[in-house]
Amino acid sequence: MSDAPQPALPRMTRQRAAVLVALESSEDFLSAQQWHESLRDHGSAIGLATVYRTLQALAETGEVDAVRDAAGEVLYRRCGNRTRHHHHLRCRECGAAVEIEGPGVEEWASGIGERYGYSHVEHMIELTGLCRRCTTKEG
Amino acid sequence: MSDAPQPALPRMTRQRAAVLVALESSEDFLSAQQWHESLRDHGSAIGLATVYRTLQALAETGEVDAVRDAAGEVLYRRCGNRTRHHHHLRCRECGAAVEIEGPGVEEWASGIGERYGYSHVEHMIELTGLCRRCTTKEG
DNA sequence: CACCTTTTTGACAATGATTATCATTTGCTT
DNA sequence: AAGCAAATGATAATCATTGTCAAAAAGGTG
Ligand SMILES: [Zn+2]
Ligand SMILES: [Zn+2]
Ligand SMILES: [Zn+2]
Ligand SMILES: [Zn+2]
Repeated sequence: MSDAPQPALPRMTRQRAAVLVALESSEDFLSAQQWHESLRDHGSAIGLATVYRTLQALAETGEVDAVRDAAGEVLYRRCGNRTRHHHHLRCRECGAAVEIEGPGVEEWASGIGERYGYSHVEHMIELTGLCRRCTTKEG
Repeated sequence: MSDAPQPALPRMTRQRAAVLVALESSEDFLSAQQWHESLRDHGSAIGLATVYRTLQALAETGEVDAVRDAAGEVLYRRCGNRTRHHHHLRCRECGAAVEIEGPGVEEWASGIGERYGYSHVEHMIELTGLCRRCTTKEG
């Protein structure tokens, strides 16, 4: 019984299983196109549109986290903490990321909303930097 | 002496002056295309590419703030506080926004970097909600 | 002002990530 | 096995943003 992760999608297909396996294999944030390339490189025949659709569906169910890089492209990676709301500290160079929880920021964010009379306040917080490895390689 | 704001660009042109005036006329975050439309509507003959270039140049000098909305489009508005680093609380409906300073968040963000061994850490924090007016209109 | 050099403009084409189409295939239930 | 709804994928379409480049304008100089 090779453990194929449980999806949150109506039907399991060869393609979806492949995406789920791929997601398990890396801790990095990659774009839909990069995931597609990776899947192809590892022998999975799968269409680009399917990769886009699957990642988006998984993002909606919370199985994967989606962020936007500086260029505006959307990056995905499996979520390592679906129980609590969190943010990320991602490496601009290689995509490696860690999930961070900040009770303080959450309170700060919601507090700001009330102060200015805004309702339904949401926040978008993403930290980027160079991970230890990439810091060593570069300057 | 109609006060035309001082640019941070090599040469002052009719188009740039028009963009600067337009920026002064609204507190809302609008996309390059929306600014272009607004300029045209107010009688300024100006090319779309020029609006893009001008807003980008102004964003680099810090004269305008640029953020990305949920759809990934870039929105601009004149910066009301060029002296200090800040973030925004923007209305998802109409673009109205206020600038917010948070010494607390800044420290939190930089602290996270050290904790996980990331260097050159940068942060992206944007709050969105519904302003008082839009909250009244909608639900 | 007339001239010169550099920057800017803008109509238009090109880019590129993402989305829409839609005929074909497939998962799953009966 | 049959039937139906969901999923796939090759392809075209979308659309914000960027690139091109000849023509126009800015600013300095004498
Ligand atoms: Zn997560
Ligand atoms: Zn790295
Ligand atoms: Zn500002
Ligand atoms: Zn509003």
